[in-house]
Amino acid sequence: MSLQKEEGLNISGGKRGRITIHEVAAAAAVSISTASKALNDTGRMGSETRERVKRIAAEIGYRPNALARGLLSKRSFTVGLLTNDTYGRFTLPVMAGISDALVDHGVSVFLCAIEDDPALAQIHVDAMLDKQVDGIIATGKRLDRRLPVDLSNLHVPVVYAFTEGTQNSVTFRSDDEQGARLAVEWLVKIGRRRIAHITGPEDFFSVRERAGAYHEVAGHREPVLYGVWSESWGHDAVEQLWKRPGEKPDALFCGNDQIARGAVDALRERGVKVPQDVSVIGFDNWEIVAAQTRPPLTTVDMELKELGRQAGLTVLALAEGRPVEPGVRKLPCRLIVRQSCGSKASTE
Amino acid sequence: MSLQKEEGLNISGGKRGRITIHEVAAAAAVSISTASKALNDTGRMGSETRERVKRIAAEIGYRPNALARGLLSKRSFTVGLLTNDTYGRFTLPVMAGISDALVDHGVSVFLCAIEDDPALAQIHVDAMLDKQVDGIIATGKRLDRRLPVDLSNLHVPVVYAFTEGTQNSVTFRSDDEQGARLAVEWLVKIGRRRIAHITGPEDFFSVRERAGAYHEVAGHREPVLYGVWSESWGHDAVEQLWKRPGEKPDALFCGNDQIARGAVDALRERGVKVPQDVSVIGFDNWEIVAAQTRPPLTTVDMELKELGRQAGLTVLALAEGRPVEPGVRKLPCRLIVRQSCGSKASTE
DNA sequence: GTGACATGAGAAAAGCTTTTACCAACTTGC
DNA sequence: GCAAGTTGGTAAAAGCTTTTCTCATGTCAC
Repeated sequence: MSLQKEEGLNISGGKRGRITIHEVAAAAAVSISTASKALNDTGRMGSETRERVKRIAAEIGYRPNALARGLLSKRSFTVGLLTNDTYGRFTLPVMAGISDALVDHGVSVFLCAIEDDPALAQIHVDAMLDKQVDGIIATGKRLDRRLPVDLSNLHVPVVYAFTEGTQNSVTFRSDDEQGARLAVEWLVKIGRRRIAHITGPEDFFSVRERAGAYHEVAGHREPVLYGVWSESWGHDAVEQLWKRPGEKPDALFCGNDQIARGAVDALRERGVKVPQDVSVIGFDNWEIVAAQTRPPLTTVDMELKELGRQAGLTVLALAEGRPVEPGVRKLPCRLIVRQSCGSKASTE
Repeated sequence: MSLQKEEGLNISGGKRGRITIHEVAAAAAVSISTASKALNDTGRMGSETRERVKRIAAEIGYRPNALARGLLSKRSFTVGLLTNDTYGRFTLPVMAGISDALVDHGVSVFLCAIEDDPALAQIHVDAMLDKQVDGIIATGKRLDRRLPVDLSNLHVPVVYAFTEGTQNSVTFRSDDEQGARLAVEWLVKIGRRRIAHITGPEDFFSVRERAGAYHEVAGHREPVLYGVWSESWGHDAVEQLWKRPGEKPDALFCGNDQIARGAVDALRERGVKVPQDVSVIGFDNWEIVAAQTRPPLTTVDMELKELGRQAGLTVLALAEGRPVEPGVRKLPCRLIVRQSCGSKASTE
């Protein structure tokens, strides 16, 4: 036996294909326009008629065809999410936030993963435009890089989230400076004084921002170690720090959770106790890394879901013609306290 | 200054809104039907006319409105991907495969993350049906669980990928038995004899399948340790094994990469060398875990991207009315060799 | 009883594309 | 010279919904 589209019983029982407003009108013995107005709560008609049409529509399971509706209203109730973040580390929470914010408005999301491939990106953008998306949200894995496609002169609104936008666009990003301050202030608050900073490549804007905030709060007593975003770098950096003569740091502020994890592992191997001897704090709150580290990492969450939510609401506002101030919106980070720092009590 | 939809210069320069086939027809001084036939390579007309229309259409940047097209053709060139895997561990590769397979056919993908919430799932399904999706692909995080929504009597084709399907449906899944066999046979091949199996909860179908294959290949000399899908369980399991009196295993086949990572860490802490003393092999090839473990994990890849690709092509075939045999299709896994097992040479 | 007005409902157009049916002009064959 | 066929193109319908305009009926005031 083989499967074809039309197989299986047709619940709605109507003639082949979907059930349209024609069926509703016929079943209620009214005209199509009356049926439409009844269902949309527009126009004038007897409330008895309106209720009857609604009831019958519900009974026979009528659902309006969004294509036809979109053709007329110029709204497809669809937005596109363009991303070059293949791991989904950043895209997934952003996507969850967008979807969460828009599902109530009947908006669905096309996810288009372009892997830094301009041609692929263009294909996806064209496909989305053909499908009359109400707007596009561009997201990436880096605040200071553009997607490999120009979205600046589309005739649909574009919102940037966690990627660099264009002049006069709306961009949402995390406030890395504030996040870093949150982390370092926490370390200070629990009594740490010799706080080192192990982080990613210096050419990342967010790395420089975080390092700047670190210096502001912690001063310049300990060095900043720039490297790459990997566990092994965190591991190596600890080796470097502990091989140096003189006093060792009593806290590590790491540029992301992977680095933090590598650092924690290196400390354990050296017999340095976390958090008793050294507090370690990460960045990103990537659950799979942060929560599985022993001890689980205290870290900074960039609130990407909230970021996605706001990006979604903004693109919706623009699609509906509501005015939105252009500019870069920095969203605050949040400190997630787990066990890798100890607390004021436990370090005294 | 505030942004509204219509701002920015309109490149196409036409009157407000998109440029339609009317504009093409007018610019080429032909009727609309002629323009349509020219662009679609249908109907009869002079090749000179056809070329001229095509050229002009390209010049003024005409792109057909997919909504109007879909209204007529009953094809929206859109499919929905429904998932309850919030981490994206399984969904992302599947999504990448689907997108990869379908982008060439002009098909875009709605991603709908429902978090085991039946109401949310229903909302998303309804929204997709309203938008006339050509088909739905259901995917999850577990082979032996259903999504919390009934997709069996929709009038669009449904394909299941990495989640349990319904009677008479098409389901794609990884061949975990073959994957497990691949892993254990590799351990045997490099000379290991005392192979233990540390894995997840026994109520997972795939856990039982993998354990079955393990027993077939390795015999019953070493125990199977069932637990949970976490690093700490991998860690604890090694403790258990090494605390027992008698000979220790010389290889660990772990139910996933997280468990394997926990096991590797525990072995290192005990001073047991990986891979010299003990070979460790994981499952999943979750890069972020497997590649960052020290040493990087040899593991089994479930080829989820390929799975997604096939699911995408299948739902497309069904949407086009091509016949497809129902049933469960098991796709082979692939062994990814890194450094956690050593090789025949290095263990002799 | 009639002009003004409110009410309830339907006809038709619009939105954009594709497809079918058709028409006019031209060619061919005898 | 004319029936038959070919060629190049157009008009119109269909697909589904919403919106505007129109119409018929009933009510009210005077």
